Amino acid sequence: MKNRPKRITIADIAREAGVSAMTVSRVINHSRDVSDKTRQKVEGIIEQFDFHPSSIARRMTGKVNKALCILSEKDGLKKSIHSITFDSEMLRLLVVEGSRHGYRIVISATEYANGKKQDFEKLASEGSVFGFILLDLIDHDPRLDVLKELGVPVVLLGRTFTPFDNFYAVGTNDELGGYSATEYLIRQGRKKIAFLCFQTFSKPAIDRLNGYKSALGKHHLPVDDSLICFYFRMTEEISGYEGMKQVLNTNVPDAVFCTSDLRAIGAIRAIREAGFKVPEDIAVIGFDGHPMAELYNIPITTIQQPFLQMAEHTVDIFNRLERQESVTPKIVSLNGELIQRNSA
Amino acid sequence: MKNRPKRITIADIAREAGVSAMTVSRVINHSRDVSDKTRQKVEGIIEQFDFHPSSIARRMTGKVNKALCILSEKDGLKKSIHSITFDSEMLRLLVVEGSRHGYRIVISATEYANGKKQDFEKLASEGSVFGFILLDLIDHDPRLDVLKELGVPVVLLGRTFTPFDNFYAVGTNDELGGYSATEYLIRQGRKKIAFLCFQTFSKPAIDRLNGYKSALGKHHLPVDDSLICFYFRMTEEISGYEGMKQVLNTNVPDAVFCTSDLRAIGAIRAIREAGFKVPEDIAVIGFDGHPMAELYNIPITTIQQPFLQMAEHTVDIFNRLERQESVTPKIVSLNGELIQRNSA
DNA sequence: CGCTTGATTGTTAGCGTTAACTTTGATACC
DNA sequence: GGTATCAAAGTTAACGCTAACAATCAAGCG
Repeated sequence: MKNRPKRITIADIAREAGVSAMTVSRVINHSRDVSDKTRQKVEGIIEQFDFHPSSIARRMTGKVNKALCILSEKDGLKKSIHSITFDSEMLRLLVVEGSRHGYRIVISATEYANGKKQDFEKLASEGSVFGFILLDLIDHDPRLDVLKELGVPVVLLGRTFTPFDNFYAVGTNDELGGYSATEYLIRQGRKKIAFLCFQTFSKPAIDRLNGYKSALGKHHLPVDDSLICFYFRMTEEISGYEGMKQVLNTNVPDAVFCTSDLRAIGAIRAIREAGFKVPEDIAVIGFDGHPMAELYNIPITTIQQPFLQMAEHTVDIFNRLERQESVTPKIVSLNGELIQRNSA
Repeated sequence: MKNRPKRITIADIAREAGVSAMTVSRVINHSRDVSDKTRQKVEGIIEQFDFHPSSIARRMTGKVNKALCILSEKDGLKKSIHSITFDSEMLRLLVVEGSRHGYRIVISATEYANGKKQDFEKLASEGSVFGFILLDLIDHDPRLDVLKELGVPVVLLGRTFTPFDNFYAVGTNDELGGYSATEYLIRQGRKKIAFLCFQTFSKPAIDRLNGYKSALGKHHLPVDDSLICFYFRMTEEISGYEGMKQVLNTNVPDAVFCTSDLRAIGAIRAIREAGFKVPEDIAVIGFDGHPMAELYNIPITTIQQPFLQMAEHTVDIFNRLERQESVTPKIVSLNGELIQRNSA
């Protein structure tokens, strides 16, 4: 591009300060083996020259890179609009929180299809990133075994279980969320509450369903399987729409708990098409608390996931690991908050 | 974390193939100075050992990193929901397109507030990234001068001008888009078409306004300033809502052209609150073509920006630069497409 | 046949930093 | 005074790769 001015190196600083490069390195790394006088002088020169050590060179010597990789599944990105809700909000907060602690965020797309080594494996084995964050875990996710083998720290974001030793989890308390949402509807006097969900075997789905069931139980309402609807391999808004249509055909409820805001949007459309009013005839509650839920034509009542706290905890886990501190608990389960808007 | 198995290096491959490390390096870099026989042997060993050269080590010797940095403004991320529409869609496509060409995507948040050196400056001067992509350019953006000084290639995405030599631009033909949107409304017989916009001095805004005006002119309709509404420093949905309310108070139009889908959502809400029907009383057309626009309660008619093509062009620019090929034109202006849905 | 030529391969050094070891010098203790 | 002790600094080599130069070898030529 252009003749960039020669980079200022540790050697320049050393020369200027009249010490050896090693001493400068010690100052940079906050080693104790430097006298206060020397430290101050070196720090002064560093300041003066606006010197920043090359993270690449220090990586060469075995130091980890202050970078975290968010794995996104390439096809997933293509197919699901979910990335526009939960993921984009988390991503933005991770960037902000990460940068606050000096972490860069790298995004790597994985392709399951081909058998080639994935880029994230290179990132890990090169030491280009310190850890990984998974936002879009799927059933039997093939990435998990690879990440386990690599031995790098991994945070499953939005989950509350850890399959392996080097895994951590930060998520919303889904059972409590399911419980709160359902109880909220019950308190409104709703008796026939439908449950619209995604994959059967996803942990969040099961937990939310359990919360739903236990709320019904607590209030002596029957669990009616014809009101529980699972949809697979569909985008969320479609699953909400189709699921709701199916429920309306068999057994018209007076409320619906949708396990995501997008699903709620789909459900609302189906409800209106069938000639019912929201929330008068059928109340709808979502889950996620994405900014978009507020913008929808009927602003959606929802369980707000604590995105910011989740981002903070995630970054904090890596911070502790880097400092070799113990990380407990390995699973962080945060409480969501019910946001009352107009759909229920 | 764990005793990772010693990394396979170029030296291992060299030993195995019975050649020097340099020869392996030549093979990796597709140098011509290797006999076919040697090349094949070395490539075989590389394949067999699943060897991947360390991008960090090669960076040390002056090669650029195959990485692109998307700059996001930290406060911008906080304040604007825009990042959830245009940006998230672009981001996802950039990750996919980039990875297709071997580029990693790094996200760096900038903070204008503090005077400290920004992380992206380090990224550039270390050579950790090859180029930058700006999605969220603002008026008098302070990052531009820094990036100019650094001399790294920059693509302004969503714009169609280049302030400096090392800058490139990829965007939608905003004037044509504005024209098409407006003409579409005129063809429906609409006579009083309002224009809802963001910052006055943003190039896309001005271009879309010009397109709007020239469509009116072409069809012999007057340009009525009371129908043109600019809003500053507001989130888009609010600017759409407030702007529309203001217009409705002074001069009720029979159609509105909003310069983003989010603004259209805000406008629709204001229109309904005022007791009008969309699209019967007032037609609304947006701009962006974000997936969300389709989901909205009244699916929004919009000008679809060619996101995928934009991502492809962006990555292609860096690819050419890396190969020292000439990049012409420096400004790529792509045509948007009118997507007819229910709001107009 | 000795020498030039050019294709191919090897050698050396260096990118910027740090780990591990060594040196220096001052203090303390017998 | 001599020496153990320790803090504070310096030296060396290495991380994995490549640029620049050096070496090798076969073919071609007068």
